[in-house]
Amino acid sequence: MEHALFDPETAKDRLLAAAARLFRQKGFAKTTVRDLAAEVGLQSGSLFHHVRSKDDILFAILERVITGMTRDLAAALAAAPDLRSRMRALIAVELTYLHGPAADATAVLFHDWRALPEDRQAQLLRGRDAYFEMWSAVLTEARAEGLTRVEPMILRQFLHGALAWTSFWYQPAGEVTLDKLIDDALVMILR
Amino acid sequence: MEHALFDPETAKDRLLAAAARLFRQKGFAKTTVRDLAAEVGLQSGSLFHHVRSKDDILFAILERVITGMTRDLAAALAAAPDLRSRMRALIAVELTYLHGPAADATAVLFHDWRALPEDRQAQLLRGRDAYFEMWSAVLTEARAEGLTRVEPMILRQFLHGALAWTSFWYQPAGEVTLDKLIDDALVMILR
DNA sequence: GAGGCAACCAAGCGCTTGCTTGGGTGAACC
DNA sequence: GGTTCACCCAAGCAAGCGCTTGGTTGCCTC
Repeated sequence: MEHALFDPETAKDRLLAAAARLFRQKGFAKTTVRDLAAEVGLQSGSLFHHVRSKDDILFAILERVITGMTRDLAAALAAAPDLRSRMRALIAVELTYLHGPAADATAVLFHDWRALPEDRQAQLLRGRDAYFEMWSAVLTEARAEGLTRVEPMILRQFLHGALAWTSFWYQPAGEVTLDKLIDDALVMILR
Repeated sequence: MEHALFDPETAKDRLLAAAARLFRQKGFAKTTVRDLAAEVGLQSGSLFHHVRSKDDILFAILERVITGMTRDLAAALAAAPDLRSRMRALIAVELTYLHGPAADATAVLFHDWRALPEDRQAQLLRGRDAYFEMWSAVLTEARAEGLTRVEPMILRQFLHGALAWTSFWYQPAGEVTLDKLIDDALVMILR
């Protein structure tokens, strides 16, 4: 279900993975190309043999997260037997990305996407349309069936914010399992 | 109930208000001291007559938001007649700060606090303790009374994330009133 | 009306930033 | 075995950054 976003076999992907890690730790602005180069064992100038600009690195990371999440959510929804399972899938995919192997890249998507120039922000947003469309469809059905009480558009934003925020406080190694966290989020929005 | 965070009579407060506006628009890192100076009609060097450093500006803004929110929430809780009103107060204070006159400064607090050096981050976090303590007390009571189903600590984080995220999508001038938004958030967490 | 001081300007310093340049090296290919 | 090409280094450039400096202005005070 969940493929790794970066292939450790290729040099460029190793660069992207390291960049995601640093961007998450220090933020995009505070991470210099010299930091990145040191992390992968290169001179700072050598990065630009693999990549056109620092912005390009950020963009490539975010693009992979978006396409990955969209693909995985579509698969999870198709495999879900009933409505409640589909609602759980919305939450599970997002939290799995936020706290699984793709945690660094996903956190960067949620908290540093404003660092991109505006035209590239718009490009990414277009890529997210399909993803949010799936959310809206499930939540609209859920309200029609009486499973939730809040308007789908508003509930989608509330829930998305609640899940995104977990990257600031939730620790996968702690007491609360990821499964429990998913269930708690589901319980919160069910009437 | 809600005092203005910045006094337009004093030059320093006008600087802070303008800074909050720019920081929110472009982010702290992308806002230069020359941008700030132009916004208030000064030369860039003249800013440092009012302020020790660019970091100081950010810190001063965030500090005011924190003390203001803590004060207003305490007052709102004291005035609330019952438990449900206290729960609504938690949400109302946060959304009012996020979308009222203090919207710029509050958005900066929620989305750019990581731009500060770590020791000053810690200083701010200590200032937030009292605020979150009030949240925990209300949500713990709510669960004991059977009004909610999720553990107080987890629910607090979920709700805080959901509300913080509204600054990315909610438009106070649009169809949905702030009162309805508050009610929707309350409905979401009530069983 | 002299002294003091808050507020500001004009100029620029020192540093860091993202990125470029010219050249070197080893493996692959014909 | 000569050529090509992906990959990388060493060095540094141009621009933008936060911030400092020395000096001017005008108001307030006694």
